[in-house]
Amino acid sequence: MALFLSTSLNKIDSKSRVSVPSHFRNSLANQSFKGIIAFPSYSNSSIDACGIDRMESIANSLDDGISYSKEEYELISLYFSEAEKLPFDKDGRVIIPKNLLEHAKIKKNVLFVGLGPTFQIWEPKLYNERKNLTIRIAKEKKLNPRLKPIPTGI
Amino acid sequence: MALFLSTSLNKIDSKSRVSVPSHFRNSLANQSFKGIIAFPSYSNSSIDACGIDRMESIANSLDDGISYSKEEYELISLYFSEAEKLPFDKDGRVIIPKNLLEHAKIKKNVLFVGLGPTFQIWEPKLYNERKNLTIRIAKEKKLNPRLKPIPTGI
DNA sequence: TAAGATACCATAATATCCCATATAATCCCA
DNA sequence: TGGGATTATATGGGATATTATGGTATCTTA
Repeated sequence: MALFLSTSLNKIDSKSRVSVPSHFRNSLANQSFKGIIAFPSYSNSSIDACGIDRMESIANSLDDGISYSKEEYELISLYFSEAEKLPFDKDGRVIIPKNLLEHAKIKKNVLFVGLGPTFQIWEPKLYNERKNLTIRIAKEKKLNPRLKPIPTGI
Repeated sequence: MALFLSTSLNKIDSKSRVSVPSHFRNSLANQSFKGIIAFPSYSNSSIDACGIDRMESIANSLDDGISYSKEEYELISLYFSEAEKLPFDKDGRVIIPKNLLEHAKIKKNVLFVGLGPTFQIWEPKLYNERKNLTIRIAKEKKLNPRLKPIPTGI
């Protein structure tokens, strides 16, 4: 499975092209579709993205009768209907569709944020606000900064 | 599981390169990614680091339906977004990103500190201050000097 | 044909590779 | 066991390759 880490700040040009960070491209290197899957986040002003293999395994889990609630099923259906396949050009750039740019309020700068199995694309200032909020809430609720014990042995 | 022990003092060069101590490299030798994962410590002016297998099992726990609240999930996402994959060059060096150097106030000298399943990277003087503080508090509180297993989680 | 999409080219900045050297660690054999 | 030989490690610098990003040209299709 691809593992997306770290954040990178890139620029979008007049043709709505933006370089996907090379370390993200490397994480996607051996997947069948050479590009990314992108769709509007339902909880943020951001673009959610991943590689095609993740969409395929979600599609398989739908077929395999994994038990989803009606609400979960409808949410997943929504993802599929709004997901866009964005192929890399020769230089590793993708063109971000206008509706996604509007959803994320992106103009000039683009922040790629690794989230492990997936990543997000943000307008930098909006991401910083969200990040500060996350830290504030974690402190208020005294969330343990340590991660939970890892189930399967390392 | 990798086991990091002892401390080593190394130098960082003008290209922000630093040798990872060879005994740390040996501990990481049979992992899929040849390098280290590094991120800013939330509790110190230091850099926390580990091997990729540790990040992969945390990523799996996100997908495996381990119960995280929305706030915990976002905090874990923050870990991923701030983690950097630093590959070894041919000589076993890594390039430490500028933001991590600033976070840890590192200029010229770099101290690698083994912590068992993980390790830390410190500015040497700051580490000494922290170490002396730890010893003083242990004496004041008369803590039992017998070692206990190190808790899992970062 | 016009407008959007795709391919192609150029370049500056940066990362990576490759080599050189000094020091430290290890080996090996008398 | 001693001490010379060999190997491994840490660190510096120059050459080369990659990346991000802008621009121009060609293609497509509505």
